[in-house]
Amino acid sequence: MPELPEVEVVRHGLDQWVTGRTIGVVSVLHQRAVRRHAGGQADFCARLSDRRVAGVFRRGKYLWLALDSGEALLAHLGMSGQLLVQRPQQSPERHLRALLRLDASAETEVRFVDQRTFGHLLVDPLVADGGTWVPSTARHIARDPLEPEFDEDAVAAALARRRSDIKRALLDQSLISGIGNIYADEALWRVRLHGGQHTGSLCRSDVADLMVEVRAVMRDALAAGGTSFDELYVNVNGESGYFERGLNVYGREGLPCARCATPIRRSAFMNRSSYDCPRCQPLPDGAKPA
DNA sequence: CGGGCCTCCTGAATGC
DNA sequence: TGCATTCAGGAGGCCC
Repeated sequence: MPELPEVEVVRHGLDQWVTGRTIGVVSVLHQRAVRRHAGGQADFCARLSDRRVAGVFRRGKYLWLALDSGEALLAHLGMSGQLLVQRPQQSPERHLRALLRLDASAETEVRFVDQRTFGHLLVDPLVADGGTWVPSTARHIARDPLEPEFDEDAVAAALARRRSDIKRALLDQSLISGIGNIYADEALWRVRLHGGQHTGSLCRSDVADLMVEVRAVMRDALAAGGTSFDELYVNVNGESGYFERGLNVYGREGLPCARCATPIRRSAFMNRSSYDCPRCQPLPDGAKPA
């Protein structure tokens, strides 16, 4: 599942391969891939053709190609999306949803492959936001914890006001972006907090400690992901290196906690799963389980 | 309006 | 063996 580190690996790869190049023929092979583009498929293709790519940017789990038209190609990978740089003669992937030929020579193309079709592409104007530019559709997405502009004091204040629990808050992309179910559970384990703890009960130093671990787990994942891709292959691979070695709780129900050997617990949360160590991550008295 | 739940989707894994 | 059910989850939308 692509979260911030996986999306950053894709952003970096795309930046190297498409920045400075011009988009040629665009094909949409599955309507659902452009369902959030307001103008429909033909308009989507028209806004991309012959546009030069000025750079590739990211905020949280959203990434975009800034175009010389003042618009951006915005991408969200959803659950299973990939953006691949391929030679056109390579056979199409089973779940290929859209492709962009690059340059007149047409030696390279960007392919959007997405099995579960939760991901999407759209073209949108870039708008100013606090000294940087962001596609208007992604304006509501908060700064992520690896951005220099990330305001930890503001996030701590918002958490203090919020009437919710800490795991829900970590997953709210309008409060803090880039964190999904996997890294939420991993960061909470590292800082020994239970996801069900009320946001209002956290003191400022709890939040500081949590943010240290959020950044640490993301940087560890980024380091692992950054080593596993060859240069003509821009990938999102939820099952590669890091996920085998680096996860301490996610997907490890019944396996011993790396700190105390207590079996990791899985519990239902928001129609999905949470993983934690019952001993390392106690819920304070009076708090309800997530 | 804030908070939280439902829904979209496919394929692997599981159950009977 | 084969068909049906369950599970995975990002985030927009909707409801209270």
